Amino acid sequence: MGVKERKERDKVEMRDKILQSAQQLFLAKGLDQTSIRNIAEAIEYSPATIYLYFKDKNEIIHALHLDGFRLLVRHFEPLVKFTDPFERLIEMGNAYIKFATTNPGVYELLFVRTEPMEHVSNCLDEEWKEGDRAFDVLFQTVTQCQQSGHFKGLDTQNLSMMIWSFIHGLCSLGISNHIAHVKEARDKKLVVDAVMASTYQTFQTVMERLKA
Amino acid sequence: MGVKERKERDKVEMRDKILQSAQQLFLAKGLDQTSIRNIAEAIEYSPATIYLYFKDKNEIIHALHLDGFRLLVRHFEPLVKFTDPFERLIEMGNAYIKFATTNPGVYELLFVRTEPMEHVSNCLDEEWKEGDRAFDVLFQTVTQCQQSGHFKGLDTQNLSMMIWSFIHGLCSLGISNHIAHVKEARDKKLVVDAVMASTYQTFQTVMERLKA
DNA sequence: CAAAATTACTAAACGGTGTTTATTTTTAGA
DNA sequence: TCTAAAAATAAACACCGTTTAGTAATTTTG
Repeated sequence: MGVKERKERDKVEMRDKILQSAQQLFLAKGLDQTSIRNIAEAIEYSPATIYLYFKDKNEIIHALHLDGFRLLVRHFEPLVKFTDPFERLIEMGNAYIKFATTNPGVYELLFVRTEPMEHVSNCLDEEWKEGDRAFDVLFQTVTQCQQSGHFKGLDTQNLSMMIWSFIHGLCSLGISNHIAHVKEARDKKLVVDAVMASTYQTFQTVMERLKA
Repeated sequence: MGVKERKERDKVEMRDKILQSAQQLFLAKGLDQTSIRNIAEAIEYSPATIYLYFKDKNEIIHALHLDGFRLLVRHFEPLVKFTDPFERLIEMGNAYIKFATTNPGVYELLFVRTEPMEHVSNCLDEEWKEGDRAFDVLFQTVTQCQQSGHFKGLDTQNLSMMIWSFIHGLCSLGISNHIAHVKEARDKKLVVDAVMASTYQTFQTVMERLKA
């Protein structure tokens, strides 16, 4: 009687199919241009069928959100090779910026859009594990920097939040095209990426000075 | 024959009426819940009439965008009373945070949403004056800090961008509810405002250390 | 094996969106 | 008063997320 088992397999298969198409559309055309109807057309089912596998659109968005976080965490994995915590901190920033600029749509989904946050609020706290893990990578690195004698007298949590705020601000301004309209960016005809790079360079210098 | 003049007055009056209603709805219910149809109903005209005064919805959004910038600049005006440039810099951050947290919808419109940016791209650069003015307030203050001997060896433009990135990152994470999901924020049951305040406090300490 | 019951699916509708077109109403000038 | 221009709109178009009621396929049961 493997019927029930096969049906369950079919069910998750369909779920994956929906999610896969949703992701494809999302990466190609952005979140706002990814509609339930588009997804349905892509998988050659009626729109109503989607609702047999997902409660609503936000549940789909949330699933993509989780995938995005996994992608981010994967960007952080190579950082273990940097034994010096300060160096790792700097490289973490570079990895974060690279993730954001090469996957702007995903970045927006993770850290700019509020839709996934609203969904998370209605879930068990359990669901936010991925987010915690990503922040923890930063927190642990800052902790190790302080154990090495850097950043004395600064609260680890606050300093981590400060660093995240800066990097996130830089990335979101870059992605949302706000940097392109700042005077100097126009005058000097620097592209957004260059402004981001030189700004991060200055941040790096500032952190260096805080070491002592 | 002041009929032509009166008609022109009527035209701008109608434009203002539309904009006023749009702003009211926008502040009350957010951008996404402010539809052309809502605005039309509020001014007791048909939706199609709106299009006799505005090319499309983005043109309305852009007008609100300009108003928002003026509001931000107004938040910066009291800062002239701080004669010490470093003190002014710190207070500027407080003013910015206050603006963002008390007008989250407006803040989102100015610095998170991309719709107004897209519209700005299709305009003369002239249109972005307000944005430049706001950034210039920061840039000039950083310049004066450096003239007072602070932040030696750091590029003014990059340092200004760094500061803006941090503050913007902090505000946007706060507004978008992402801070609320960071572990420590939950564990210690700190509200978002408290996390923002203590993070900014740490930033202030960091900037103090850079003075020398 | 046929009938009943369950499951999978979808057509159609509801109420919403931004925007356009054709039409009607209002206004102004001769 | 009649006509031409201007202003406003009704209705439609093409979308959107979502729900409901009903159909088609499949599985279980007698």
